[in-house]
Amino acid sequence: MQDTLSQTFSALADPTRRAILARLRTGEATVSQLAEPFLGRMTLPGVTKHLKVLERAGLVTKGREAQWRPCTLNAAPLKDAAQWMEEYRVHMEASLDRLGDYLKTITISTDSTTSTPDTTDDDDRDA
Amino acid sequence: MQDTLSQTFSALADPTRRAILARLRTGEATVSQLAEPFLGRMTLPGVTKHLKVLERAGLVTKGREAQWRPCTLNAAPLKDAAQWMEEYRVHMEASLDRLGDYLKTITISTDSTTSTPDTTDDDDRDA
DNA sequence: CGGTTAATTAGCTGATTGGTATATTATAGG
DNA sequence: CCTATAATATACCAATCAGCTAATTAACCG
Repeated sequence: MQDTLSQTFSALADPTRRAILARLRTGEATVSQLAEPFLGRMTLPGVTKHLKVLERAGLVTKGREAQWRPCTLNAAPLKDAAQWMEEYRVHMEASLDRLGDYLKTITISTDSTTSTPDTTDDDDRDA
Repeated sequence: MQDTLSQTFSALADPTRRAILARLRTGEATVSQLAEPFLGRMTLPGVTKHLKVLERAGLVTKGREAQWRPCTLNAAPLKDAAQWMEEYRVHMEASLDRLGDYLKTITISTDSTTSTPDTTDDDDRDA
């Protein structure tokens, strides 16, 4: 069994699963309802499997109502993932700056030291 | 070949790879330097493989300096991932609010540090 | 009861992943 | 040239993943 963060990222690493989550953002839905947009590409058991991955990751909760299983979104695990990413926010912007610098000037050579302090957005991490 | 976002999330879904990225946040490093903390658990080719995953995801760029391959972090792909998550921010907080409600029902005292949740009333979120 | 609908389980496949050991390439330098 | 170092390539293995079909469970309803 992997760590929680890996499980979360792993669950997100599939377009079908992300689409399911997006659908659940608009509200509860049964398995069949969730599967409907994919039934041209994939069978119902396939969707069930994806749902199980999401369930194991804690991103989806399956209820029980007669023969239906109303699924609801639980975004709590995303909080940890977002927090992990937050640490890289400054680097995201730095990467874009570096690309911009490359496109603008190729004159300056070998500045191996960290050389982009000016565009660092003062964005703190919220706990 | 998967879409970019899946590739990014997939690359992040491994603690070794995340540790490599964390190490690269502190600056450039060669493959051996990156591998050093893991050599008790895994061999050098193993680390090379992880690096290749990160490289394919565009998160790491390998340079060339004599027989060394200085690796640098490129957080740009994280931007898309963060943007995707941003859509769920309100849902994350909704989840936490639900948790907050739970905490409010059991912590009335002002000194919050000593009031641990009652273990008999365990928070079994789902089975 | 029997039939229908909702969903899961089981069993099978092929592809991918994560790891290994070993061999190979490439470069530095005595 | 020879050797040591850095890193990758190759080949192999076990485990997991994503998908299918077919069978099964579970609940409702006529």
